[in-house]
Amino acid sequence: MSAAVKPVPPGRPRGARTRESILRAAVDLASMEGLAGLTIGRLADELEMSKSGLFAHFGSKEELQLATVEMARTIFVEHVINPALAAPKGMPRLWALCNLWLEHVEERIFSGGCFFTAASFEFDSRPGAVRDRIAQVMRKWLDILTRAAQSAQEAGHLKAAIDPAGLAFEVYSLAMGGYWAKELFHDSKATAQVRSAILERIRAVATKSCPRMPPRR
Amino acid sequence: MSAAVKPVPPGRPRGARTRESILRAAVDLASMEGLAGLTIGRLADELEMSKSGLFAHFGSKEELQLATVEMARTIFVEHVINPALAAPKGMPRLWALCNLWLEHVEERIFSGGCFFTAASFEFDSRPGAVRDRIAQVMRKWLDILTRAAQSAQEAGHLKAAIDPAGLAFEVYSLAMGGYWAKELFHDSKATAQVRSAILERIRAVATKSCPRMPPRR
DNA sequence: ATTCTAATAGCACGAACGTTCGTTTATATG
DNA sequence: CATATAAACGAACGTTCGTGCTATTAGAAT
Repeated sequence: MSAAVKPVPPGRPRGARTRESILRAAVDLASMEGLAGLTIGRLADELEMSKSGLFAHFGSKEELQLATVEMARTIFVEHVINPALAAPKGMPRLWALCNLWLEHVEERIFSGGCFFTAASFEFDSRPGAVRDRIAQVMRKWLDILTRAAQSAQEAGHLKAAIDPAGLAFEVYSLAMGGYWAKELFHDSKATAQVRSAILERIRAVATKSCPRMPPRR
Repeated sequence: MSAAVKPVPPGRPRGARTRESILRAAVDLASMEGLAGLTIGRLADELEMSKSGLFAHFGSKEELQLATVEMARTIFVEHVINPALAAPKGMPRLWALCNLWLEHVEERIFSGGCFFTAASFEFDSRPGAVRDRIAQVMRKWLDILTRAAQSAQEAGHLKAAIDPAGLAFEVYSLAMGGYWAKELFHDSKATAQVRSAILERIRAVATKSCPRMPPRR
């Protein structure tokens, strides 16, 4: 275990590079041991640097947690949101969002599964800036799903009787359930099963003019 | 805050009563601050008793956590499982299980929402006895839902093409999603909305001979 | 090569952590 | 009433927590 500060490719001020290394490790640790359980000493050990040296980058634990959330968000955008924007608007994009979300869980982009789902449940009863930011990011994520469903409706892919926000919520609930089962029961088939369930649900509310959506894996 | 050891009705050895008081407080605290974040000193403060006196009841923190899980399970059985067994077998019972699960979240039977859902996500990457027990309890809960769906199929309430385990998983995922949204977004309508979503899903897979299921609230 | 500044380390702090120990206070038994 | 047992306490252990303060280093600029 424990690989000294990863030499993030140079090009920027030295401090910024270390900071990024710290945050990448923080996201990883937090996704496994929880964002609240994340400890400065533990993190410093992992990076083979001093507690005080690490601490100086953030000034307080809450700032470290907030910065960790931002880094997690960046990673999430990079691995899920942006690739999904490559899919054509409408239903295919909604499907791509679900599919890529499941893939990011399967491929353990975050070592502990899904950073934000875990953080949501950890902080939902802990008032403060961290909680607020997590809620904000999740709200945005649901909005993105909802907008995809709305586009699908405008494009005539989605039956007019269906509520886009409701559909977004339902598919994401299924995805979370798959993550839950996979991690808790060590059930490697769980995500594949919810992939089918989501696809089935989407097909049930799709019109005939909805383009065919291949299961990406 | 902080009410001295609640005088759990007498009739049993003194120690057992204190132990129960401790565990009821522990479940409450853990459902808000997390089962891992649960602290002996904090818990002792809440109960206005000494750390050492409290500690003596369990011998180790892990034992305290395990005992807390058992207490949470007892409360869950009392408020969700047992009342649901009053519903007739088959689809009505599956619906009662979902409905009562949502009610136990709405009525904050656990101050922090749903003890087991939160604990699941908290411990899924933390090997050990606590994790194993949580997984066991959750497996059992899914089995109960699945058996209800099977009974529904045998009674002819559920279409033969539907996989009972899959249906059980889907409705519980929706329920968890409702809990997630309610707590994270402070959205008091969330559970009512998933109640409808679940009912709709159930109706979509029910046969014509399935008894009518009134929304319980 | 020297200077300046930003980044890191070292050390110390008070508080809280889980845990142990010896003692005191209740309760139940003779 | 005396005594045995169970339950709770108070103090202290060694460790780790988050956070300061000061010194030392390393990279960039001159």
